[in-house]
Amino acid sequence: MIEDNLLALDKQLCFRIYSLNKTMTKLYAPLLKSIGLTYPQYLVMLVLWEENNSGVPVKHLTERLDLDTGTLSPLLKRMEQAELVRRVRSQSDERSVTITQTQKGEALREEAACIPEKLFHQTGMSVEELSDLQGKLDMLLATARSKL
Amino acid sequence: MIEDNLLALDKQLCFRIYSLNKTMTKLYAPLLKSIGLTYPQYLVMLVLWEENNSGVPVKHLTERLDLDTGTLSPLLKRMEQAELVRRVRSQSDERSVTITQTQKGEALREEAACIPEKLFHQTGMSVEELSDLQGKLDMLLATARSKL
DNA sequence: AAAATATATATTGCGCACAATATAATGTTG
DNA sequence: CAACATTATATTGTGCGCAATATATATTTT
Repeated sequence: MIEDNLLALDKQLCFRIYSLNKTMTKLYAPLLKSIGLTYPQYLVMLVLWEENNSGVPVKHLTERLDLDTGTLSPLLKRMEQAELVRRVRSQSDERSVTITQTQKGEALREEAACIPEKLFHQTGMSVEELSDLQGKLDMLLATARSKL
Repeated sequence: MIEDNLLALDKQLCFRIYSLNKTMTKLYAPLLKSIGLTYPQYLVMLVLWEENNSGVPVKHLTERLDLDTGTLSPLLKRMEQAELVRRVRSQSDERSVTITQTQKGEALREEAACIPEKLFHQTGMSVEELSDLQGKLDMLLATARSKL
């Protein structure tokens, strides 16, 4: 019969991921705006909240978030301006800059604690469905990264 | 036992989608660069190639791609500069601008024809797995949009 | 038909995201 | 130890992506 048009927009997996990413970010927006964060800034805080030790080097953030310094350098400066983090050059290695959260940053954690659950409800998915989807996306992500 | 930390980065569905979107776009980059397109520009061309009639209004592109004019206006001007599209104000409705592809734009279609298959191979997924994932993402996308 | 409303696009301003490049500090090697 | 290579971060330039606003045209209401 008729050969499918592989260039059709609706057949493209990547367009779905692209659209979904934008839509999910918009779902976060009002919640994050109320605590003064953008989505990428929220990701930085997630790392800092999770590793509540004596700060992490910028290098660690680039690896954890898969962002380069061209993105993170100005982003972290804005977060410093907002008094959410401190940036201190390491003494042991003067090339490295250590990012620590301020008290204000720590305090945000409690205000953000409700966000994951709110987002989960908005997906309309069960815990099992979510877990299954996460697994599939993880596999795809690993495969895609291996092709870079 | 121990309560799970819902703020953990690795538990976040949205972070996977965010990372996957960036990674997939990077997979496209070399292919698209060789034909002089960015990913969003490629999406515009997909719509024009698919609806190979007498052009589409900007409004149609905003709906099809879920992008606003703040994104599309300058993007379409760059594509006009690159001689991929023409922008002509409609005679019947002077508010509307019709976007048509140039010959150069049409010619790109053949060069882009191989891209979907190349990307598919890089996912490492079977047709069934792909179709299943697309369905799940479509459902999530529909649910998420309904909450906006 | 004049006034009010709605529609289609453009512009401004800001924050990513990343390639390419620069700079300074550290490590390594002959 | 001096030359070379590596590492960590910063900077520059370009292109999205979107909220907010502006502008011009069309439609509806009175």
